[in-house]
Amino acid sequence: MENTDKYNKRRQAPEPTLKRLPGYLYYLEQVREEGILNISAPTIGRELSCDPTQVVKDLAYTGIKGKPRVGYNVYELIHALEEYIGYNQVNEAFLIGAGNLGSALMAYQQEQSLGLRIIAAFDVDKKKIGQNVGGVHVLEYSKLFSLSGRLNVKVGILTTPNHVAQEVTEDLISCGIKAIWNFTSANLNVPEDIIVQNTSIGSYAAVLLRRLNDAENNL
Amino acid sequence: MENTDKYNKRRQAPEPTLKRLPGYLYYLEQVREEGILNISAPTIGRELSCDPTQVVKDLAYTGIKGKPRVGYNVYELIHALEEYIGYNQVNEAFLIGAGNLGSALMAYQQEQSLGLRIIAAFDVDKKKIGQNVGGVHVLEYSKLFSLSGRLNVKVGILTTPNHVAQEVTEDLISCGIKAIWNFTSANLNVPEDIIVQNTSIGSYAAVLLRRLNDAENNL
DNA sequence: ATTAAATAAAGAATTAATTCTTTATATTGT
DNA sequence: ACAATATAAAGAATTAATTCTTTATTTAAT
Repeated sequence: MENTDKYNKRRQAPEPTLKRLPGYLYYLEQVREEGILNISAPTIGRELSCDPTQVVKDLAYTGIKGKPRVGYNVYELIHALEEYIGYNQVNEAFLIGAGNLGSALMAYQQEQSLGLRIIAAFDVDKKKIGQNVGGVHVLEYSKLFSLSGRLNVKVGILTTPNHVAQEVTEDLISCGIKAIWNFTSANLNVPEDIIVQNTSIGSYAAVLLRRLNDAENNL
Repeated sequence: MENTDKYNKRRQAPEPTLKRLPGYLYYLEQVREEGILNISAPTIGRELSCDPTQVVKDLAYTGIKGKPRVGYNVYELIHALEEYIGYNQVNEAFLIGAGNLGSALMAYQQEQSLGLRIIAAFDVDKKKIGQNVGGVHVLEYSKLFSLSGRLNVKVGILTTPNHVAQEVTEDLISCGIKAIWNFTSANLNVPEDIIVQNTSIGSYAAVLLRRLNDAENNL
């Protein structure tokens, strides 16, 4: 069988590249504020301590063109990055589990744009229901089903306890959710067409702790 | 020059491996609660939807041995993972920036062990100073210097606004901090011997959003 | 005891990601 | 205009990570 990828001019960006894009964006916004109009990949690389050719390759995925001897137009580049990531379209999300982490995300989105607009949060805890966190109302969990019928929300943010993660995931999928941002430690079982983005804070802590240990022992 | 790595029996685990370890641990704790004594890599792989040989290779870094036809002893495996990651030693940490994310981390550590004990938080905001979040006292930022002199804290958690991240980083280093868990979008400039673990929530959102876009367009 | 089956462990092959090299091009200075 | 230079872009080489293959070992069944 033919591989269609070969014939698509622009291939899907690899995950490491996608993860770096918000970093470029943050830096470029600073650069723009300084009134700088053009910036080169070597300069970006120097500032962000990464390889300049990697910068070029990463930015190429957005479709933007740079000019030799000049670099990239800062405005165009910011716009291309926002467009490519999906920041300048409205990405509505439901959040399930209004605990510490969930509340932090709701409050967080007010200051730092994550490219998502959490339009409602759900919980089963009576004490949390009715609260307003970062402008987001916390609703009774069962309301998820009726509300999702009227809206067309594609992203679900999962900040529940681990033991209900799979159950909630299935509910979300039945409500038409296409992508799940999973902050639990549970391994979610989903159909092929559902996107799961696992974001376990604990994983990073583990890397940090082990590296610290390595440093203390080896070197 | 000789490469000493070749002569070290156990090499440093790669980052993808380290990130998977907490996932194994979480699953194994569930298995233990069910009273299961032994578990094989193929079973773990099936449950966690990953390759069984990868499971074997990941677990091998902890130094534990499995038996053919039987698998691993669940207790030993859990212990080895905790030991290897560094969970069963006290890893004290300072947290700088008691905003939404910082507060969430403080509250979070009470329930989910991240392997770190945040022993004090610091902020410059008068409204936050004096508060107690998740059992952690929020102190005036300048107290960081005197307190670090008496204690031997090696980990700093950075949840400040982006624009003060570099400045705070330098303060932390001058206080003897060896590893920084950076939740800001800033690129931290540090000496070689300082470990920086960047954990940008926004990076994950970017991956999720782009994948959702890919799914809507391509397929 | 002997054989069969499951599985860990070690190694090879593959794939993905990064870094290095070359080429082409646009800009600046002469 | 012409030469020199910086840089993007494309491609090659390298490195890292994953997946596949083989081997050896342990248990259970005959």
